[in-house]
Formats: sequence, structure tokens, C-alpha cells
Amino acid sequence: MSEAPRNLRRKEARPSEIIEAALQLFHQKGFSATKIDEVAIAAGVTKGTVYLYFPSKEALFKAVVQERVLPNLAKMNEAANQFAGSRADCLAYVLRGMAQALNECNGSISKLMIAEAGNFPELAAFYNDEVVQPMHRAIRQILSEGIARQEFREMDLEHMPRIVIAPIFMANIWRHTYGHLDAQPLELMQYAEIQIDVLLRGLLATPENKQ
Amino acid sequence: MSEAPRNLRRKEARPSEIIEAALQLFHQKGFSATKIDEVAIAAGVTKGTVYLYFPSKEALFKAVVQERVLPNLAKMNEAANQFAGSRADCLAYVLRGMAQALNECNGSISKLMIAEAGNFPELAAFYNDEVVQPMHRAIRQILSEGIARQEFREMDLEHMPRIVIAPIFMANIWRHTYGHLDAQPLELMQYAEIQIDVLLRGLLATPENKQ
Amino acid sequence: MSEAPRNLRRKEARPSEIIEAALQLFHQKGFSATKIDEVAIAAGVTKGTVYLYFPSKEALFKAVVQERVLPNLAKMNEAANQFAGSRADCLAYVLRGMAQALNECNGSISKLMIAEAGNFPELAAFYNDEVVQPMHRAIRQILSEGIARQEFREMDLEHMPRIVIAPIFMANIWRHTYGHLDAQPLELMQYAEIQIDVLLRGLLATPENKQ
Amino acid sequence: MSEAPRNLRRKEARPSEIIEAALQLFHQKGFSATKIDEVAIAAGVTKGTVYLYFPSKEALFKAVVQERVLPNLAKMNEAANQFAGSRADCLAYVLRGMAQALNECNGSISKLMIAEAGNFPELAAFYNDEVVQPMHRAIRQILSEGIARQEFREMDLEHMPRIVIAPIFMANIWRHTYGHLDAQPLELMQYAEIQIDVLLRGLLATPENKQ
DNA sequence: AATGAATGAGTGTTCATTCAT
DNA sequence: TATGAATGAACACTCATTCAT
Repeated sequence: MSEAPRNLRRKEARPSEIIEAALQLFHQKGFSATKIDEVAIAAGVTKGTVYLYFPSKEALFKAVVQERVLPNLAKMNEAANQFAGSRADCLAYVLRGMAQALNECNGSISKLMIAEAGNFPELAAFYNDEVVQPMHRAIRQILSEGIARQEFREMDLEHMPRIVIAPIFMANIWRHTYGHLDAQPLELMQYAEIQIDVLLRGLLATPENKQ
Repeated sequence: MSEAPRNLRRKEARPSEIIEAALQLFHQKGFSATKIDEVAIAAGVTKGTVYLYFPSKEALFKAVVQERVLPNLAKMNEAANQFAGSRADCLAYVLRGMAQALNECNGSISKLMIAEAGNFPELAAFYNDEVVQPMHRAIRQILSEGIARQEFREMDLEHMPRIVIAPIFMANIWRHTYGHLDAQPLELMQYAEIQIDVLLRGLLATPENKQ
Repeated sequence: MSEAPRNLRRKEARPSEIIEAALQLFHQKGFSATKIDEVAIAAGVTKGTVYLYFPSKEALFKAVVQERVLPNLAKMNEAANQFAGSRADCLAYVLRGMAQALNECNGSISKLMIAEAGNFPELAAFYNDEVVQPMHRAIRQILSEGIARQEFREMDLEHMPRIVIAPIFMANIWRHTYGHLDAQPLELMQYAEIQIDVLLRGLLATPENKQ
Repeated sequence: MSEAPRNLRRKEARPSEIIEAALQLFHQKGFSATKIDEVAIAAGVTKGTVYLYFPSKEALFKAVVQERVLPNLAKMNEAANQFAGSRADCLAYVLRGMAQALNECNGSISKLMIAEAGNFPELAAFYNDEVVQPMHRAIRQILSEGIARQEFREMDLEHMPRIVIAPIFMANIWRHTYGHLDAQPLELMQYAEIQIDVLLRGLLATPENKQ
């Protein structure tokens, strides 16, 4: 109740507080519909302060993407590389990790990138290069190893990464888009288990081959 | 003086020309970033004329959704109901139909609805009620029949519709969002075949599963 | 009292009405201190209308310069070229013409360009190329002819144009800057006659000088 | 810990350092376009410090005028009063002094006062009363003495001061406005000599008297 | 039915000014 | 004395919407 002095309060936390507020609003309303004023209020500051840390709304957008996605991606990649078990287990592990990451984060960058890519071509290219393609490569790597070990049957490695990750990503996007309309909230982790089960049955070499 | 009277030209076609133009622009740039002026120009009329047929930008949005999505959905439902073969074939048939519909349409309403749902809650609810839920019901119906016929194994009918349709919808969204960045364009129909193959292997009752 | 319909009223006159209003305000308050809103109100329209005709404040500025200065300059040049009498009379004639032009125009572009050149380098260069240098060349031409005819004594042709025109320009700037503080308004035409008299006495070849 | 304490460094010099920085920036960019931040940085302090010494941007402006112009004017007046030679020589001396002062100072207060007078009526009045009118009186005094001594011919004493000083002042203003566009920089002192020569020839009583 | 000139509320951005330290 | 984080009023510019023709 007795306020801490405003201008000294966590001055290094400011940028990330603003990024957090921006993430919430961007994913709720999209980029254009989000007003800097709202971001500022949500972050507990005023408009001018936002511009103290980010030179433009677009720069704020980029910061949000960079701060919130790249670290997650790197973590996932590393985990996959260090995973020692079967490739099926590895794939399951990675998908679970993705679901967990998406579930814990209460924003949806992928939704944001879908909504605004057309208006920010440069940012879209950045996202594609830095996030999407590396993620596809990681999945493809696991699948390819699995085929080599005869865990997985032969398959089209070109298209498979999209097929593998789409259900989880779309579920997360839907959650943030229509979730409030559902009678009961979508349980992302549970959903992921089902998707993993169906997927692995679809990918594994014949049961006969397995044992 | 000798001009062919422009305003005699297919008076009744005006609204749908405007809707078509709006669809293109909405899916390219999103709702907020699309200007009425642009829609007008793309439709070959002037701004005032748009307001002659649609009382507001939001009303235009709704008209786009209603005109372009509901008919497709109804068609799909009917086809599914009349399909006589195995439920696996029926599921494949329906998914192929969706992919075809999405492939032929050079806009992406689903992308649009993801991007703008937050700003148009009423529209989101409408879309959810009229499009998403019916689609899920239709898929669930096929799966449920398949289980009853012991074509499919037991499964979670709550979550499965999302898992089934996610890859195709995501690929279509991708096409309209990042497609221009890809070396070669995503072949939606071919992609759908692969997804159907993996999915059915994952869903079918195997001898082992059945026991 | 009964207003003429607003949107049809002199639609072609709009741009020049806006330019006129902008000229007044720019020279009264400078570029930065002039608000588009003020220009609009002074022109009897609203802000949006200004942007209907000029894409930016800077573009409006350029239009003001182009519309109000270049025509005057061209007129002066032509008059000087056609003037048949002595070069002293010609010089007097040109200076009187300048004074007249500045006197009749109730703005002062030269003041404007001095005040804002630093912030609009491109515009300054344009003004220098299109207005200042041509004016200097015209003066230099007259002086040089006068020297050839032995009307004028030998002199430094490089610097002379500035010396010749400075008093009239400065007086005009003065009038628009501090004039309201003077007990009696500066009579530009009368002032010009005195300046012409002093100048010609200073330039003419005297019998002694000629010898 | 071992830093030389910055704030001990010439405490009293702060205001004049700030004034100096402000002078530079005001004449380069005008009043409105100059930001307090820039002034602060140029003076080697921070924004807050500027407000420690000057309660507002306008007050800083006034301080600049007072500190930098009034002393020069007083010096000129005194020199003129003590000058013992002919009034022609005295006039030449005073004009040379002005040119020198303007030449040495790399700002142009007169330009500043032209650009911003409209926005600061009170300051304009102050400048007119304290600078312009005294300067005119000083010139008028010299001319009047010269006429009494029959060095100068009869003339209009009302307008003459402007005519006398305009070329030098305008040249200085131009130098600071368009100078960077010229192939070779304007040599103000050399220019002044030419102007003095033309002027005196224009003002002196008959040539016969001269020798 | 169609136009397009005009509007004005709204938003991104700037910057003089304040104040707790 | 000096800082610099924070403020908020102000302004350029946009664009959905209106309306006289």
C-alpha cells in the first residue's frame, strides 16, 4: 500500500515488464489493435516510458519475439541432442517439451506471427529463419535417425515436421483464440499425450518389426 | 458521353465483388491493416459504394465469413453423410475435401479468424458455433462410427478432431503466411496424402490392438 | 449566412487556399511552430482535408515555396532581359520590382527559408539552386553589362549581388518580424528608392574614376 | 572511487557552458528544433542539470541573447564614441567591427531572432529595444555628425541605418543558412570591405571634396 | 446507384518538464 | 550539485465514416 518510490523501482526490470505486458496484449488483440497506451498501463508505466526503452512499436514487437521464443527453441534443441534413448522416445520427449513450454507461457507467439506476418515481412523472414526452420531441422534430424535405426518406417522427410508439430501448435493457438468459449479448457498436456500416441503409431515400423 | 454506363454493369454482382476483394485483402493484411479504400479500389468501385452495401467495416468482415465459409462447411457435412464406404475411407475423403477446398481458395479464413478473434468476440463466438464445433462434430461422428465398426481402435473422442484437422489447417495457414519464403511452394494436396497416411496408421485397429 | 454546400465549394481552389493559409502561418510562426490544424482552420477546412491535397507538412512547405517564389523570379528575369535602357536604370528597375513583389506579398519566403533551412537541407538546396543563385546571376549579368558599357566602375562581381539585394530583403524580413513594434510602418517602396540612390552613387563610374 | 569529482569542476562555469552549447544549437537548428537533451549533452551535463540553472527552454533562450549580444553591442558603441577620425572612417571602423564580431562568433543571433521572433513576442520586443534600436541610433549618430561636418551628403536618416548594416548582417545570415552549399565559403571580412567601399562612395559628399 | 470531398476521432511518437535520489 | 527515470501534453498523420450531389 505504501508505494515504493516509482523511479527507482526495479529499473532494470522495466524492459522485461514492458515486454511481458506487450506479449499479453499482442496475442490477445494482435499487433495493430494493441495501443502503446495499453501496453504502458498494463506494465504500470506511462506511454513515454515505453518509448524510453523501445524506439518504436515495431521494435517492441521484435523484442517480444526475441525474448520469448529464441531461448525456448535453444533449450529444446539442446535437450534433443542430449537425449540418449530411442528416437521414438526422443520425439515424444521433444513434443512433450514443446507442449509444456507453450502451456506455461500465457501468450502465443506463433499466433502473433501468423496474424502479423503479412504486415511485417522482415520480421516474418527473421522468424522463419531463426525459429521455424531450425525447429523443422531438429524434428527432421530425429526422424532421420529413427529411420536409420529402423525404428521408424520410411517417410517423406520434407513434409513430416509440419505434420508432427501442427497438432500441438494449432491447439495452443486455438486455446488462445477460442478457448474462452469452450465449456472446459483444453488440457494441453493431456492433448499432447494423445497426439504423441497417434503419431508414433503412425510412424513406427510395423509392430512385427519392432520386437 | 459515349461511355458504356458503368453503373448498369451487374448491379447485383456488386456485393459479392466487394466481398471477394475484402477476402483477398483481409487474409493478406489482416483486418485492421486493410483499408476500406483498398477494398473499394480492388473491387473497382469507390469508398462510398462499399458503404452503400455494408454499413461498417465489421459488417463487411461478417459478410465475408458468412459468404465464404458456411457454404463449404455444409457441403463437406453432406458429403460425409452420404459417403457409403469404410469410415477410414470416409475420413480420408473428408480430409481430402478440406484440403481441396482450402487449396482452391486463395484466402484463408481460418487465419483471419485466428488473427482477429480477440477484437471481434461476437464474431469469434459465431465462427466457433457455426464453423468449428460443427466441423468437430462431423469428424467425431466419423471416428465414433469407425470405432463401433471396429475399424478404429478406442480413442479419446474429445480431443481427436483437433488432432485430425490441425496439420491441414496449419499447412494452409503456413502457405498464406510464410509460403513466399519457401524455395518451393507447399503442395497442399500431396501434403494431405502424407498426413492422411500417418493419421490412419495411427488410428486403425491393428490385429494386435484389436485382439 | 446560408452556407454554400461545403463539399462542392471551389474544389479546385482548395490547394491554393491551403497554400495561402500555410504561407501566412509559416512566415508568422515558422515551420515547426505552425500546426496543421491551424493551417486547416485558416483555410476554412479541417485537418484531414489538408492531407487530402498534401501528403505531409513538408510537402506543404515545398508547395508554398514553389507556388509563391518561382513565378516571381521568372517574371523578374524576363523583365530584366527585355529592359532596353541604361544598366543603371535597369538595375533600379529590377530592384524596384523586387521591392514591389515583396511589398505586395504579405508573407516572406526568404524569412521562412532562413528560419528553416537548417532543418530541411534538401529544401534549402532546392531554394538555393532555384531561387538564390539565379537571382544572383541576373544581378551579376546587369552589373557586368554596365561595366562593359562603362556605366559602372570596375567591381568585385562575386560579392556584389548580395550587397545589392541585402537591404531590400532585410527590410522585408524586418517588416514581418519586428514591424509591429515600430511606431510607423516601414514604407518599403520609399526605402527602396533611398537604397537605389545610395547604391547607384556607389557603383556608377564618376568622371574621375573613368578618366 | 578514485575518480576526480566531476561536480567540483568549475561549478560557476556551468551556466555559461550551457549557454554556449545552446547558442550553437539554436543557431544551427532554430529554437523549436533544438532539444534540451542535445543542449545538455553538448554541454557535457544531463537534462536535469540544465533545469537547475534555467527554469525553462525560453529562459535559456533569453539568457543566450543577453549573454552573447548585449556585451558586443556595448563594446561597439563605446568604440564609436571614442573614435576620433573622420566620420567616414568611423563608419568604416564600426562596420568592420561588426563584421569581425559576426565572423568570429560561429552562431548567428540575428538569424535566431528572425526565425523565432513570432513565437516569442516579448523576447522580440526586448531584442528590438535593447539591441536593434540602440544599434540604429549609433549609426544614425555617426551619419548625422558626418552630415554636420559636410563629409556626407544630405540623406534620409530614418531609413539609412538599415541600408548601412543590411549587407553585413544578411551576409552573415546567409553564411549560416546556405553557406555549406557554396563552392567556396563567403569571406566575410573581404565582403565587408567591398560593401564599405560601395557604401561610402554612395554617401560621401561630392567627389571633389574627397581628395 | 455511385461518387469523392470532407470530416474528426484516434494513435504513434516526441520532448519539455518534474522529482526522488 | 547532479542525475536520469518517468511523465503527459501536444502534434503529425491515418482512416472509417458521412453526405451533398
